[in-house]
Amino acid sequence: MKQKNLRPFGQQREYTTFDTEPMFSKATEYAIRAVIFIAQKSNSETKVSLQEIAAAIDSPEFFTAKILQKLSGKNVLITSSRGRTGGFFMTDAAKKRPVMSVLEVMGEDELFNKCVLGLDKCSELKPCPMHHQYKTVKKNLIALFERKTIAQLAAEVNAGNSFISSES
Amino acid sequence: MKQKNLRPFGQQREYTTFDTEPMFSKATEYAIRAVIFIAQKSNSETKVSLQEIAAAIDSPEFFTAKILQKLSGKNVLITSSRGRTGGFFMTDAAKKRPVMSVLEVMGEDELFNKCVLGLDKCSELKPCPMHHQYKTVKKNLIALFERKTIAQLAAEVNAGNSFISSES
DNA sequence: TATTATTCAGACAAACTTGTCCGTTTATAT
DNA sequence: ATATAAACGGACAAGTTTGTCTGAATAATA
Repeated sequence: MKQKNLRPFGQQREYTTFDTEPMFSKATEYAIRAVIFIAQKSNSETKVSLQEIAAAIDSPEFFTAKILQKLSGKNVLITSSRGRTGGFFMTDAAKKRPVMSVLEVMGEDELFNKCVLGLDKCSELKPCPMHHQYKTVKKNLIALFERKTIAQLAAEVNAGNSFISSES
Repeated sequence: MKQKNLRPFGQQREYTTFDTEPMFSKATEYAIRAVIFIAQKSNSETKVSLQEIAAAIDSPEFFTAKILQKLSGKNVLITSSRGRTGGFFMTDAAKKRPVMSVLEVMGEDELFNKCVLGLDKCSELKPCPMHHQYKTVKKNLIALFERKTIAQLAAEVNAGNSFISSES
């Protein structure tokens, strides 16, 4: 039962809007939320389906499918199986991986290497004027995503202390 | 002397690339660099032209023009004057404003209010599993951009301690 | 064996960002 | 006055991200 265009695209905005960006791309946001849900609900025997995942994290189903394909790429984060009782699951080892490993698969860990002013040549020797101060904040960000494991986040959600859906 | 397509567009990439995002949009990166340069080189009597700015910060000229229009919108950050000896300049008061004011004009200050996992309803009462830890990092980011003034960054560049161009 | 339920793979479409161009307006300089 | 040199404003083009759809492959079940 595939959903049929339930969410029409919004109105186009003016040219000069330059709208705000979140920290990560939508794809990465969905990826993290999906991985948390899969960690929560699956193990080597119990799988979860694309539809369950998309419903649980309130994400567009087909787009989420693409992301899950990417995440299951090297079978290091999530594992997929096809066919009638197919679905996605995570091993205990995978659940213990840091959130950073999701960012890496999504190719978004480079965020932490880039110059905040967009200079290709920005470095310790030839820094942009924000470089040194920004470095500290960047280290905190990296530490945060390196330290937190997927299992830890899943446990919080399991305990009812936090949430991974936009739904009320 | 308008530059003619010196920088052809790159090759198209595969669909599933999900490329990495920097902290800010290109527009905002150029905006910050432009404002630093204008602070450096201008005052109420001495103006700088679009061409000088784009050359100095190594940014696409016409795109930069759009950004400067936006920045001069309320005449609170940069001021523009038309005609033969026209150009852009900043007052001393404007130079003392924090970098955050540039982000505000570019509409990118919302970055600091958004949930890192993209949840609309994420809040203290109903947090996402990264919420509390991420809050601390966010505060550091906000503090950084609130504390640093445009004049401070311009002074660093003036002193030759840092740079705002990608050119070697 | 046929049906069913799942992921997979690719094409496509919509929206947004980035970048380019051109004609107009404005003010100075000749 | 006229030419010149600058910003302004709108249209347009290229590229990326987000989202949708359809058919194929796969594996279990009836």
